Amino acid sequence: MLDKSFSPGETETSLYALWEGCGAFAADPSSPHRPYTIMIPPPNVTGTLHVGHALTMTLQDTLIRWRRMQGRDVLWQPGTDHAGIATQLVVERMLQKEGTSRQELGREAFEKRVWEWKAQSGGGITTQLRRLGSSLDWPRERFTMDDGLSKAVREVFVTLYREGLIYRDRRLVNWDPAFRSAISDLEVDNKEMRGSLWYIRYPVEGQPGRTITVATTRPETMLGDMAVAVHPDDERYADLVGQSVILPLTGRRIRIVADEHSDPEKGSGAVKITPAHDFNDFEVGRRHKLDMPSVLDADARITLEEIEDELRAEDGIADPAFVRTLQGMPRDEARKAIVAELERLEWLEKIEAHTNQVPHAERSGAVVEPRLTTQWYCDAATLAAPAIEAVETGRVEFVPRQWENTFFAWMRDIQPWCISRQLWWGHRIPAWHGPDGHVFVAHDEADAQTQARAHYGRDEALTRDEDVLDTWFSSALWPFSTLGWPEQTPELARYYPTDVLVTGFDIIFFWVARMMMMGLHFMKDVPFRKVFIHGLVRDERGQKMSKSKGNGIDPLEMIDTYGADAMRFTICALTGLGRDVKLGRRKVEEYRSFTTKLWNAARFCEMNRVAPVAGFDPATVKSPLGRWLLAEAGRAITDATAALEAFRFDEYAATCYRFVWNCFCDWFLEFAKPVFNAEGDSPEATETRAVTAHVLGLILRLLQPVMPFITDELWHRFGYGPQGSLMQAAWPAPDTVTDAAQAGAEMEWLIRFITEIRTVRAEMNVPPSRLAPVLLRDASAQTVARAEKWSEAIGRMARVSEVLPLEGDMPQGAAQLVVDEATLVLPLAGIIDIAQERQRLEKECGKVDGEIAKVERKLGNADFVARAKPEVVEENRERLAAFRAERIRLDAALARIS
RNA sequence: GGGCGCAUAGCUCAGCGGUAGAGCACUACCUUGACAUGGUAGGGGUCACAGGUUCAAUCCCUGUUGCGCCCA
Repeated sequence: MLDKSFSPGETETSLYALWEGCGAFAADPSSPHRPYTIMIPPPNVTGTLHVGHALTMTLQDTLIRWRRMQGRDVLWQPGTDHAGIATQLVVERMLQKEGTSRQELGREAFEKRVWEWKAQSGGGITTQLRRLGSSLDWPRERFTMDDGLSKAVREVFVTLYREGLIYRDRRLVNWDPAFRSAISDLEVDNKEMRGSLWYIRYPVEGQPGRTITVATTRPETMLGDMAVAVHPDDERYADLVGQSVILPLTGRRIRIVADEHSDPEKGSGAVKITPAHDFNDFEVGRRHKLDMPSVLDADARITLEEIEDELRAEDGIADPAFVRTLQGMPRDEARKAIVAELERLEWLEKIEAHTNQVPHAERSGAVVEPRLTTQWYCDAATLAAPAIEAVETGRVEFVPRQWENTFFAWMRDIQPWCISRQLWWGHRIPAWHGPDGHVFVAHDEADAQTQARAHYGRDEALTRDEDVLDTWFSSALWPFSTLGWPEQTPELARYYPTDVLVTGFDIIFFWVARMMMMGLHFMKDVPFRKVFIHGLVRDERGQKMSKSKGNGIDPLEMIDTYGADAMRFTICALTGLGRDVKLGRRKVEEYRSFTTKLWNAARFCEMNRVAPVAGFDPATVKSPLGRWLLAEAGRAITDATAALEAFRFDEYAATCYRFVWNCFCDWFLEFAKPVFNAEGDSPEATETRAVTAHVLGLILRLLQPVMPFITDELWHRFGYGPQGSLMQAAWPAPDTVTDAAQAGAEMEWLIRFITEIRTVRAEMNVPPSRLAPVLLRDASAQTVARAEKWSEAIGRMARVSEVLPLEGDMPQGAAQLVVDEATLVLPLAGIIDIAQERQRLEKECGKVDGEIAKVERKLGNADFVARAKPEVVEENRERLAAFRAERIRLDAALARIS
């Protein structure tokens, strides 16, 4: 006997252990079945399960479990990524507590410590994914720093280098001064900040008293100014172009150049050009062949190293002593000091309030400092071209489609990808430097030595490049590196390209696009055929969830409280195409009641000796009730399958919900009660039990992908199969039902019959305890027969004492209602008020009149009749006839009580 | 500034050329033997606004407004 309610906590852990233990999640490369593959977006190894993971993993697991039931050989490959910066920070923090640092430890020992940390506490998220029920193929779990994946990284790097698609370049890079590393432009957030615009006068050389005013948001960088730019068409400054100014503070002579970059409308129309510290200025500097001294170091502190020699004293303009006091000063302090000095020297004209976009490092939050450094770059534009084409030609399809625009917009204007990071944790760049700075890119040191020998004609000491690769570089290889590439494994041949990638739009650029570039380049095929982009999880009010707002939801706590099935079902129910998922505790609680409903329905079945019948053939079912249920189940199966095929998780959930609750529970089980309760085992009862068992089995199979725990529990408790077998059961197909239309007509009539009586009783405030007979007037023989046949259900469900044809006169004090051709008379003398009943009937008449008028107007329109589709015209004629007939019966009913 | 999305019941959303729907919330009634995490019934919507196309527009087109996101 099933317990009174389902206890997820007790069942989930043991069921999952059983599934995993018996290898139920395993892909089988030798299987004769068609593969179906999803690559997990590898979570960060330092991460813990948050609600975003819960969303994406639930959707993926639902697809995977559904396809597995369809008989596909599914591979859902798990893993984590090494998260360069995040992981390094975690371990550095540990070291700090121990009173040491990575610098003290040295690189090798540090890396060892990171691996130790990973072994002990990394990848906790994989345990949490199990709590969610994710049917991942765990023995195939991968980590981006694994030997195999690292080999793939080296192979890709060396190949791209040899093809000229990876190169070193000295140019401006987004520098994170907190991490002291380069970051990619994708890792930069521009935030609008309230700041100031400083207007500074620069004295023109050789024209005493004449100055040109530049406006700048970053006065501290002026130590590195190499020019002043004005717009070529700006007449105000035309005569100054080609002249020089004396740069205040340093005394440097810099030219005034004409360049389109300068916007005459903004500020004073003249801008200072600091090529080493601003992306636009860098371009101006290139155009005008300016020197590019850096005045800020890796910590974004002032450094005078590159300008020290040229400092000169200029009376009232420049004082090297002052400039030297700035050495080592953080940029914000330097700004204050410089502004104060300019003010003192009276070169500061004015300060305006100004809002501008300030680049922040996404990860550390520090203000990004453009810095001139040598980094490794990947020629993304070349790699992007085939990826763009793959989407244009439909070889890769985004769902929903509009994300393709986002993808195109970024890909068509893609910038070189800075792939080197000044970190210790990650794939170390396979490049060695000779004593003269010559670079040898090789698979390993021996290979590099060989190259060096060939290059120098003798052995030379080589030093390995210090930098590591951007974590996304290894993630980009994930769809094939995890399958064994560069080895040609059976898995690689079988599971690449994968079927679908499921992820959020926030990593289309970071990951999706890069996987496509690398996959197309190295595998000569797309990494996935479809990209399903889901929304973001927000709170119930649509706010982004965040730690600082405290409006987040902990999926593990939800699972503890309501069960993984409820959590998963909620997520599916709320995941519509192209919409964010507004999730709250109340929603999960709400859908938890659906799991309870299912449990109780099953429990009711169990109490009524419903058990699966071997060899049951739905085609043999005779009762209209059974045939109707089978037909409804078939519709649910068709709808659920179509919904999953279209990634309509909300439709899939709603279809299951409606069928289970509003069809199976609300009507079918109620109608089955008299059959179950009858004495002895009539053939009808036997058949009904068999149909019930069959349909309950269908329900469990339909729901397995989204609610794997409770369905498995019921599946084996009912004896449909052993524990753990449900996920391998066949995805249901609609059964062939004989005369489904006829069975449907009967059951729909019955439902309407009961509902009408209930409605009238409720409207007339008849207490449920008061039973009343129903008298049928003008009823067809079929109606009388049906009413007779279903009298028990009608009696119980509509609080009716008996149903019989009206003989003789209309009773006093009766309510009347029209169901099809028949008028139902409910004698309720003493309970109902005739005046109220008249009012009710008149209201009904009013409603029907309204409908009649609408349809008549339509049919009276010659254009409509002539131009509308014939079936629409016909449909409206039928509706009109039905309304008119109903109206006549209502009139008759009114006449009888007046 | 460019692009994308959204606007339907109090809330969250579905629908999509012809009859406006669900869940929750609300109101009333019901502890009837699966389920009060339940049952039954009910109220509640000029489908953002303005034009256009059409026999017919919540749905298609154009514009406006408001909100959200992405890019510069």
